[in-house]
Amino acid sequence: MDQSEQSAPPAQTVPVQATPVPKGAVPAQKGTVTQRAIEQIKAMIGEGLLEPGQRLPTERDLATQLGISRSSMREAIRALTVLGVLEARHGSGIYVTQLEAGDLLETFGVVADLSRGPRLVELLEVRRVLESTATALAAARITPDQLADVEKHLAAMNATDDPEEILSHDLAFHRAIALAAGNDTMAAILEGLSSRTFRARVWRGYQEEGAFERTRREHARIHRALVARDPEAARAAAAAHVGEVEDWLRGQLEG
Amino acid sequence: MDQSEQSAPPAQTVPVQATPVPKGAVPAQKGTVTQRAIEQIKAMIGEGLLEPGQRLPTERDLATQLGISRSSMREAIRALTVLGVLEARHGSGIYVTQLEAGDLLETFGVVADLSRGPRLVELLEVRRVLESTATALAAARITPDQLADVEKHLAAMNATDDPEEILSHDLAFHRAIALAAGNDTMAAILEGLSSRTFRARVWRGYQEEGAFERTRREHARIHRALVARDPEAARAAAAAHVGEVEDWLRGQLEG
DNA sequence: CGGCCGTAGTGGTCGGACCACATCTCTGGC
DNA sequence: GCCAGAGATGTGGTCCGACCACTACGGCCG
Repeated sequence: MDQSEQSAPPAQTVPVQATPVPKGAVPAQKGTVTQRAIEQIKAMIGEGLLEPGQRLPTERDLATQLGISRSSMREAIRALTVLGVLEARHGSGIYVTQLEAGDLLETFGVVADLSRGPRLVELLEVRRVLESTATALAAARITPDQLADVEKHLAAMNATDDPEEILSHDLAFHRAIALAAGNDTMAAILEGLSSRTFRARVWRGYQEEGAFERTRREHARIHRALVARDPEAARAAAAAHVGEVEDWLRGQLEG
Repeated sequence: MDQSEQSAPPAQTVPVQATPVPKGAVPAQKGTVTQRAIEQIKAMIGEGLLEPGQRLPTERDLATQLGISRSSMREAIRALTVLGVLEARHGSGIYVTQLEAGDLLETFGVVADLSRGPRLVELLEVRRVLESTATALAAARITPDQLADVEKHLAAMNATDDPEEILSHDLAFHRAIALAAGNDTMAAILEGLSSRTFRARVWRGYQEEGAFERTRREHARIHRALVARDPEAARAAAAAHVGEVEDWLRGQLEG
């Protein structure tokens, strides 16, 4: 193709340069073509040229506009898709996501899934900090409806012995609290830090040591603090709750 | 449709594909081919089949192994590349990153860059929580060397009036503190929350209101707390520091 | 009028070709 | 004998064109 801009030795051929790049002055060839396309689309969104939910031109058109091949453009789109910025609907088109916390922070789960060893402890440390804050905020702001939701999962968790179901309601319990805290971004991060595979990996060993009962007690304490609308008690209870797992895991790593 | 005539090969309708994968036990056709490839590679890493730093087979081989085209495989690789899981070196090969916090949390900056309005406040709220904790931890753990590094940036920041340079050292100041806290994951998240474009966007307006002097005072207070090895003071100072910006931004949004 | 169905348009996949870069190998001069 | 340079090899990067799978729209028929 015409991407052979600096052909030095065999200085002929040169079929049709054409170069659809009007802006002379330093083409600024930085990084790969695909990388540039990613940045450009991101910039378009950043500058407000592309609104959330809006549909983009077709892959073919986009590729033409940026002067690259469809293949490269597809890679760029794929990249932005996994980042939660774009959404491709087969047969329909490519759309900008709502760019909400949940969309963009979904990739956070990957971190949790691929981390192991010491980093798991670090992640739990981050979770402890955020979870305790979120629980404290929830204690101050939670509405009756939201509290009912929390209690629903608390009850369901205590009503079964199936580990899988317990884990499921455990996650929902904390998720409901995080949502009640009123900071969607924080909730989304916590969601990632509690991703299913992450919890499952740690939980497997943790609950083998009869931690069920303790978990229930800790959850009950968190719940009491929410009912009492006592942020400080809620913060302490949540911190202790996560701290328990944290300590256990830390002990596991040391042997 | 854009393509009309066929190449006129007689016998057709017979899928020349033949699918190199025997239809043995349920192909499990979930999602797109590329998406599956992404999951499979992720799983390989998760299961330890691929160690950090290790080199992967070539794109062509990988594509063959998973029974997909090179194009699709490339999209999968590109996706994992932007997620910080893989690293492609032109002419050399594809490698698994060290899977360190910095590698995986780089995408966090995208969130900050693409967020606006109320979500910016939420992000600052998260930053306040983490930054104050990190600063408190640093007060208890910082080494003389690390403290010297912090002081270097503090001095450099006070020695200039160039906004660009101030911002630069401001970031480095907080980065050094976060590193001293001893939790790389937390530091990486804070790094993302303070990404250059994010700070620049908020800073632009903030420092127009003569916030320079206040910022310097707040930094000095944080520094004093570090020197005094007083975690509680450090926590308070950091929280107040971020809180200032947070309040200002909140006020901006309300009009 | 409404549901069915065809069709145009879109993303998804494929295969092949070539280019740019990194690395190793082999050569030839010193 | 040694090492620099030229070449060969292999890898990711880019491009093209064809075709498949799905969706959405609109006209046709009952």
